[in-house]
Amino acid sequence: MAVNPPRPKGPPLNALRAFEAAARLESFTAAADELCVTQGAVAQQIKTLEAWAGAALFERKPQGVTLSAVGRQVCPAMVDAFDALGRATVALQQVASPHRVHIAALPAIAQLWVSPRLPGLRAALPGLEISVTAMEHPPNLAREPFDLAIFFEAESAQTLAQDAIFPVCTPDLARRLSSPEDLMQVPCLCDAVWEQDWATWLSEQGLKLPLRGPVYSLYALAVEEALNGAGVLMGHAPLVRRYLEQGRLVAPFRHQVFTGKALGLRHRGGRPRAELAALIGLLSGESCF
Amino acid sequence: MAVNPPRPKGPPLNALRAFEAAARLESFTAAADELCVTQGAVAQQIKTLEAWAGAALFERKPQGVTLSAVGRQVCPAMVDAFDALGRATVALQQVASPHRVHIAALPAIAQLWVSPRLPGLRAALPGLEISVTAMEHPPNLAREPFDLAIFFEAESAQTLAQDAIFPVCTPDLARRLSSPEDLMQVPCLCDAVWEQDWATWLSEQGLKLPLRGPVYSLYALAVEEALNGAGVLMGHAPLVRRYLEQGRLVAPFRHQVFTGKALGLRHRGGRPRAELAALIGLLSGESCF
DNA sequence: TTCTAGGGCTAGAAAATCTTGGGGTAATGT
DNA sequence: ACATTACCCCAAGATTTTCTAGCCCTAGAA
Repeated sequence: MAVNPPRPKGPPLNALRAFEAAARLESFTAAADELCVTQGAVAQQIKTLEAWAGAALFERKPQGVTLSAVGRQVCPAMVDAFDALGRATVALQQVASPHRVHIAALPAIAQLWVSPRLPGLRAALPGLEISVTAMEHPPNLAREPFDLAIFFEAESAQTLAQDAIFPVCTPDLARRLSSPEDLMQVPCLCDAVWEQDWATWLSEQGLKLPLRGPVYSLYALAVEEALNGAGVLMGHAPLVRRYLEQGRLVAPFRHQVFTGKALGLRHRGGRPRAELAALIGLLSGESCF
Repeated sequence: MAVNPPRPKGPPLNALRAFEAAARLESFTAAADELCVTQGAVAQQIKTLEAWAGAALFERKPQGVTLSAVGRQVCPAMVDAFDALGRATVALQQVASPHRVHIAALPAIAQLWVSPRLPGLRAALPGLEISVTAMEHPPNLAREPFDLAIFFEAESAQTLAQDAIFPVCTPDLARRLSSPEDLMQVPCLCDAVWEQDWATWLSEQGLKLPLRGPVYSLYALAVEEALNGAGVLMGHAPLVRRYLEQGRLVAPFRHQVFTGKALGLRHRGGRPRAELAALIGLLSGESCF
């Protein structure tokens, strides 16, 4: 007796992962987004899994997908399993590289808030390797390999600074602005994602003006242009504070609008290891900046 | 702002699986065996993972591998995660194909014990699809997609029959055998895996004879040959019982040796679903056979 | 109506994964 | 001492899996 491999294999792991994401989000497109692949890829993986299981896991409808009865039943177990896998992976990374910290932040925050602090942090915590990744949406720290997340959030574990918006520009340009209506005479810079900021700020004072100006895909670019005197930028307090202090930018109008969000810092639950705790301390206590 | 994919990805899932197996078994070869791939494949996967993590997970020594400190720390979490994944997968299969039962058994058992019962089972449980897979080692039911495992085991959840060994042959051939010494005059068939059976049986009566005869890689083949009168086979009671009852084989000697093992049936913990329970009932209660 | 969002499908491209074949080292057996 | 055996490493090439790119389709929204 010695028979070998025709052991029925389990389903491909990647198909399970695709299913987990799609089931949790109830959407192939969203899952594809999360997994950083195309929708087609997810659809195929799930088809593979359905073939393996011999039953449909989703009901396809023109406006999206719904979990089938079968899919709904196994979804929780899959989510749990991938949670566990995520925890294990995170643990692996922490144990393997204890002196490495990976920060996730909104691109604007990464460039305008985190970046200027890095030299100080490195000096204060030698031997700690700090990586920064910019991304639009906060990562799931329990699953993804980031130690710290800094985003604008309505509520967050740890608040670094309240967000408030108000126009800013170079002192030169400011002289030409005495009332909000004057904004129509100058370019009003804005960020592609934060285009509403202008409308928000204006409507807070009962105004509605047709402003115009270039749009940037990176807020930091817009800030750069504002520093160049290219126009008036809608500033986010925590991100332009340093330029205001330096006097390179000024706020031509007193009115500022609180967005209800705050620059928030989140880290994984549990007591952070020593170096990470120190880093968090430095970031939140502004003491040294 | 709109930055995309350079999101640091997690490690490849397959690498994690390879690590889990290798860490649990503390051997690349054993892991490769479990995963049905070559040792080299496992080594590569683990190297990939080590590169991702930035630390060695195993210490390579000429006689094998040992978990490194890092590896040892994350091993339990990985095992847990893959346990969870296994549970989820099993659940998926059960929910998706509730009327399908998959039996794992030793090849000899599959052919000589399970197979003859299948027609009866199918008749008793119409609508239930029964698959059988032969394998050398009992599967981990918590992880692999089998519902029932039937093997010879020292202790098992449910005992179907005690194992005992004794020579068997055709009635014709039996006439030429009056004492064990006569075995030297005839071919003594045996199975490649159970080669010791002869020695075991002989030594139980204080004998040690130089027997010879062909070796088969499948016990069922050896049985077939015994039925053809090609020689004397060391019979395992549960596997040859039906031929003894039919009179096609006889036991030329009275002496039989209990191996201490038993034909054991195992299923997943928890209450089996109705059809599976019925199947177990039919298999264990010999009533209908 | 036209647009947009969400999906399906397929072929070809890209990437991950596996096998093969050739080397080592230590423990074991002869 | 000298094979043998059991493990593991590495590199090259073959395979399989997975992904992307187009193109098509449907139902709601503009």
